Amino acid sequence: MNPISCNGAFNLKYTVESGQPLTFHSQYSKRDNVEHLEYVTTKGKIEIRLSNSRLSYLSEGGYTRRSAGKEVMERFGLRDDLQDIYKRINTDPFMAKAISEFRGLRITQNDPWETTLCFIMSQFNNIKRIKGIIQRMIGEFGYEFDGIRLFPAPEAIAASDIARIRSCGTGFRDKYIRSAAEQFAHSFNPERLYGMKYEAAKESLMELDGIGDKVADCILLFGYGKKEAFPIDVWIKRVMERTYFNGRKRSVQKIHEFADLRWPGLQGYAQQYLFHYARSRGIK
DNA sequence: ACCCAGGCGGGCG
DNA sequence: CGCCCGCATGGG
Repeated sequence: MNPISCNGAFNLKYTVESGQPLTFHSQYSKRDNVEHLEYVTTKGKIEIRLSNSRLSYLSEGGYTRRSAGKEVMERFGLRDDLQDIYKRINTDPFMAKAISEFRGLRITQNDPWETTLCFIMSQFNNIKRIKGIIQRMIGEFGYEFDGIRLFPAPEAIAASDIARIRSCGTGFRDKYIRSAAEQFAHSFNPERLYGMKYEAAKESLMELDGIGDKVADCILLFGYGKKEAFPIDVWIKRVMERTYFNGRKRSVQKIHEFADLRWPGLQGYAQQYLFHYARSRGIK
């Protein structure tokens, strides 16, 4: 195993069980105080080990030791300075509790296409079921390489008929998935969004069929590392109204405006801590 | 048997 | 613009 270091606290369990894209195609286990994770990407397979705060990795498939190290650093946001982030988002007692409860939770940075597929799947769905669908899509459309079934490329799904996509259990999302796959394979250039500002990149994503305000923010946050993105789902809407608006209903637009003012540049980190805190407490 | 889950698009007033 | 509705599927 190759050692790797990170900038401050890192809690693998919170990060992996948090419903970020990694959740949908990785396997986490812990025994004898050793944590273990493996996942497939569009290039190969990565294994992570965490023991006594020592992090290490192994890779198979199309990775070199060096490129796998880069994959792990970037995937788990290990360059993010969590101490500084906590200082900047810790604006009130509620956030303070959320941070103290989930210290070490990091925002992962995933492949844009992989993130798009996972979050189109998330609409009107639940995390457990999303995971099953993604596993089946890897089985059905994943490319076999070195004995590893890799995460499906958009081309493989773009070339499929709708019924085969639906056979993975996607339900009504089948048409959105194929449409997005076609665009990623042909017309839509995902690389272009890295260099774009948050607002423009969001507009561009929302032109795709099946991608609205929330899914676009998820793709920008988890796929492009744009930390200004603040995905507003039912949990965030409820906890924000309850915590910052005296329990009164607010439009998604108003909530965005509030988050932008309160946690400028780090809305996404604030969102993750609020989200997991709200869910763990069952705040409704 | 029910109920609901990390939304979205389309139709309506 | 804001609201309301239907939508596939399967686990609790």
